Amino acid sequence: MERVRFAPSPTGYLHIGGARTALFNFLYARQKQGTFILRIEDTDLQRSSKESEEVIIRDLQWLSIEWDEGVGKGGDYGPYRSTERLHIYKEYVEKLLEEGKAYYCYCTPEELEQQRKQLLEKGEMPRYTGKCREMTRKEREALEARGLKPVIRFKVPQNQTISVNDLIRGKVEFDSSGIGDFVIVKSNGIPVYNFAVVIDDHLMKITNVIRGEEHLSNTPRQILIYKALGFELPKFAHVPLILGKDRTKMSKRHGSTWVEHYRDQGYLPDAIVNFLALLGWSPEGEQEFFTIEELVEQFSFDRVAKNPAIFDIDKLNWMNSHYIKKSPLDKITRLCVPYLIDAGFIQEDEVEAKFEWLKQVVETVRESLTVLSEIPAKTEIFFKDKISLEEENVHILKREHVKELINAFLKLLDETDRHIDDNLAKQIFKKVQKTTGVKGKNLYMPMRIMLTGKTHGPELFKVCSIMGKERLIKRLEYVKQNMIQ
RNA sequence: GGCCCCUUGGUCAAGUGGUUAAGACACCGGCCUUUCACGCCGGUAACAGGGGUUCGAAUCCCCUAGGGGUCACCA
Repeated sequence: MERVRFAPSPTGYLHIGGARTALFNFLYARQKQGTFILRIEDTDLQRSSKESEEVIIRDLQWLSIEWDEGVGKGGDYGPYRSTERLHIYKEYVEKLLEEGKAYYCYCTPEELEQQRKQLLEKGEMPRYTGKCREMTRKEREALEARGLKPVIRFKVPQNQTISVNDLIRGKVEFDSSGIGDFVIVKSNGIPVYNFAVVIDDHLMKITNVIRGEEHLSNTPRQILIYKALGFELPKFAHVPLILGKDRTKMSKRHGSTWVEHYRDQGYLPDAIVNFLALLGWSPEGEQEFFTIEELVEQFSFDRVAKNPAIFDIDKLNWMNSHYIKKSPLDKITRLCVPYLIDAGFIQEDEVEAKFEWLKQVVETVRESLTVLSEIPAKTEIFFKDKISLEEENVHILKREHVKELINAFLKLLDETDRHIDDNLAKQIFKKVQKTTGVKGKNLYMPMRIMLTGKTHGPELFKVCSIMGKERLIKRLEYVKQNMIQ
């Protein structure tokens, strides 16, 4: 039985790279019919927050990356939050201490900093020199009496070759001599991530550790702990990083690194999942669009790239607009509603009554959308009586025949008592053409500008049928009164 | 700086010793169209450099260069 996990620390929102890591874990678990676990690594008391944890959970759910076990779900290997597992870590720390594989260290941050500087001056690399390594009990008691709170360090065995067998990179070797005795328990008694993950992964029977490449360099430290404790090693798979435009690890500096941001902008979860899956992984065929089920079926570590990928917003945009065009109209309309409410175009309580009409509105503009949040700007004309006219178009309305067009339209509108649909709109335009003798661009452009204020937009007949007779008249009257003389 | 990873067009990428080096996004051009968008058709554009191995290297080996990651009482 394969068991994998996503173990974020709740110190920020769900990162786009984290989302992909979670996705790969999820895909692998589903494919192998294994278990996907969500565990929260909140050992950093200062930076961790409940709010952050909630957002991570919400966004994973939003993306349909569902876990089988862990926070919010329970399971037989809990608790699933590090801070609730402190008593568990303690047991293993004591074992290490007893066996002489770890020791207390009383060096203060100031001392460490000084030491660091000295080493740097001598041209050596900064690392812990092992000052407290062989401390006697008496010395410890003396320090303790002075009120010093120790950290616990792991005694790194020297001259050992540690090899990581990575599913994506193959065999990667490290020399333990390059690693100083590192802290496993902080002076506040809380273990450090590098130690806690090992205990957690072992106890939760994780079979495959799938995580970002930034953890590769820390893996030998963890392996040392696995060995010291006599634990069996899981398989490792380090997926390449997602880089920003400047080719450095995607971070706050790149602006939108949080899933939440994309959610707010109106990217569809399906599009994000599809896009993320293709960043670092590629299918065997030429298929571009995948449902999550197809991804589950086709995913494989063999086809995960070793090299980092740059986050390409253009491609995400393209993919998102594809999903907007291809998803059921009903669904897209529902998703657009919040943006329309936010813009003040419509009230929450009138949505149901106007839903069929809203669908028409959405249908006419969806092809031109990249993200859902663009919907108010694209549909403004259907919700407002007054138009804002783009300055560069004013001159078109000054032309001689424009007044004639308005009058002809108004007259025809006045004479119809039928509901205006696409067809009727077309007929009206034809009649206007006949009575005024104006046709082609000279007819459509001024009309478009008068009705929408812009030179581009959806098909005019559609615009008319969606606006309806009343609003059309208002609009034309307004233009007649204010825009032309 | 030590250690580790990586290197095919602007970007994502296929490719596992013999290919005209795919495909997609972006970009450019054309068609469609009352406008924009969509859609369709076409185009520009790549194996980081240098040595080997081989009849033959994008593919294997070495070196150089470049990029990234990591070396915390962060994760």
